[in-house]
Amino acid sequence: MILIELNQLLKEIVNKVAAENNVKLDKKLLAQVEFEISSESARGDYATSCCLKLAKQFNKKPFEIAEVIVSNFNEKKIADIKIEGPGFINVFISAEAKSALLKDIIIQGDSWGLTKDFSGKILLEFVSSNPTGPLHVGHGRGAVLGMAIANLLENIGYEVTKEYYVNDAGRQISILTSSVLLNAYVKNFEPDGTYEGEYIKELGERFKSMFGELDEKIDFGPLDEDKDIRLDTISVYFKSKFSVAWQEAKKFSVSQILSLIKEDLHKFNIVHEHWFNESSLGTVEDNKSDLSKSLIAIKDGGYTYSKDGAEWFKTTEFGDDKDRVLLRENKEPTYYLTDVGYHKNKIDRNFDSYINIFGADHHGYIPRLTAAFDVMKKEHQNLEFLLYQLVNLYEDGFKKTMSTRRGEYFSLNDLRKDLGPDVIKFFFLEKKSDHPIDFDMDLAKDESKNNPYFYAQYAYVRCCSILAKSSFNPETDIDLKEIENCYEIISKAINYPLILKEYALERSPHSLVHFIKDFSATFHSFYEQNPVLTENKITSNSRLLITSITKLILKNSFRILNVKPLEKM
RNA sequence: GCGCCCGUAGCUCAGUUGGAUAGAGUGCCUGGCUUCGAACCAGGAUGUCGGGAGUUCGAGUCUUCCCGGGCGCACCA
Repeated sequence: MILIELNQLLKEIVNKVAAENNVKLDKKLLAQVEFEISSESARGDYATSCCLKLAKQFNKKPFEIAEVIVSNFNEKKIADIKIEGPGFINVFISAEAKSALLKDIIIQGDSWGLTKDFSGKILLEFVSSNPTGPLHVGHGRGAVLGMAIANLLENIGYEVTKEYYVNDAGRQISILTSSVLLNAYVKNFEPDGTYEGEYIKELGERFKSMFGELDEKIDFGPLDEDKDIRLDTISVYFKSKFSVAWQEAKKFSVSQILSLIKEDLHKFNIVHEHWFNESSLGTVEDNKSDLSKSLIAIKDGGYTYSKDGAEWFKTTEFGDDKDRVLLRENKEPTYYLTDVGYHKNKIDRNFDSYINIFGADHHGYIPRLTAAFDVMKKEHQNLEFLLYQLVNLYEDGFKKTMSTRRGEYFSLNDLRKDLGPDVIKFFFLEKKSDHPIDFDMDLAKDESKNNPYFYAQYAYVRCCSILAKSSFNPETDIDLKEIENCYEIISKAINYPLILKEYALERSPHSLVHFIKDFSATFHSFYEQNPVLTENKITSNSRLLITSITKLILKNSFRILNVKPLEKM
């Protein structure tokens, strides 16, 4: 790639000039000696501000340093090199070099944009919604984000495993099971703190028709006024009195809701390679379980103490705002310990990096999970969190309330049925993840330029439409004048692998959405001003080359965002 | 009270390890279809980058203090 060659040359020259002037450059400064993609195409293809940065070490004016560097520059791919402003160096690549690069893009085809600069195994955990109900709109954002980030990382060489952590144990699942049993067998119960909604009623009915009546009458006895105590009493009652029904109902409910979730994800083409069950972490009594192994690891590190009968982890030593309980007074593990156990299991599976994608409301977990991870991890491993903010839906200019009545809400599936999966993905990915989304449902439905999703798709459709009539012929010559004229679109195409790498490292799929919008606009403009299919074979062929490359790049970008490109609209 | 995130054009948002005149879309004004799909294009107007102070050749970007908004602060999950 041409930028790499330029940078190498630049560094050589700077080193040489530095040696001549008896100037020593440290690594940090030398790393800043490089060209960047020019922010304004009229100024050149690539620019560097390194002379401004080097001025102090050289004790010279930036402009003077630039003059020396430029006088040493000798590269035939460069058409022009200029010093501008206080000492910026701007470089123009020759049309010949560009046309050679463009032909190379066609040869590389779908792999254009793919780089192998990085390697290593990454475990990416995302969604991990509790199997107590269907996915809501916010989970959808996490799901869409996870897929795009996985694709971006794979694109630069990482091996990514996508994982869903299933909370199939613990109190919430007990409440779910109670809720289903209550719906199935208890008439006129007062729902309070239990799970509600059509799906629970349906699960209750289906369970009853499958399992049959209970062999004894249900009698909870007197129930406490406190909601949590009451819920636990009900759970304990079912569990002990109707243990078979309890086990069956639990298994049934979790598996049914899980398949509901899987179906929702499937319709968005979101695929996790691995589903990890919390229940597989085992118990603290079993000293071979992940749960005990993690507890032992923290203890062996010397970070635990006993207080009030409970076992605590000194997470404050790792920047947490308070210490955390691992084992309760009654020797039951806390939810935190199961998370620690899960991370112990992850660590033992020997990945190089771990990325957890969480809703921003979970940001409080980061210090305590990082603490546990740092104690248990192997040397080369690291953990990273990506947070995403809420999604607010707007319809007819008004904020759409997510929950109308208790248990009933506008789910991700409802939204998909309204709009289709792809426009949702595009809108979810358009904003950076730490910014809340105001999702305009009317705009998402609009089929015009106002809707960036349609605007971008339309550019792709236009490419397909032209290429269906004729296609680029590598044997026919390229008109270099065309290459000069279509400056912007070509420079974007040539730098495509670089920007993909940057977006992957920044974990910013939103930048790719903005690239697609921008690239589409550039193509629409090109299309209006340059008829592709003309009498002149060489002109046509040059423009067909540009059209083919545009199609290729849009297709690949849509693929990374997990959005299906439309060949016809 | 403490912690995390956000604040950029009327609105929705970008802004590349600090770099050149702060950008898109939308909305508003003007023009363009006998022509590869006008679901489009060309042009015009639009800013106290929430506010103050600091760091330096240079700050929307870094530091700090305020203001405003969102979220989180369990032996719940």
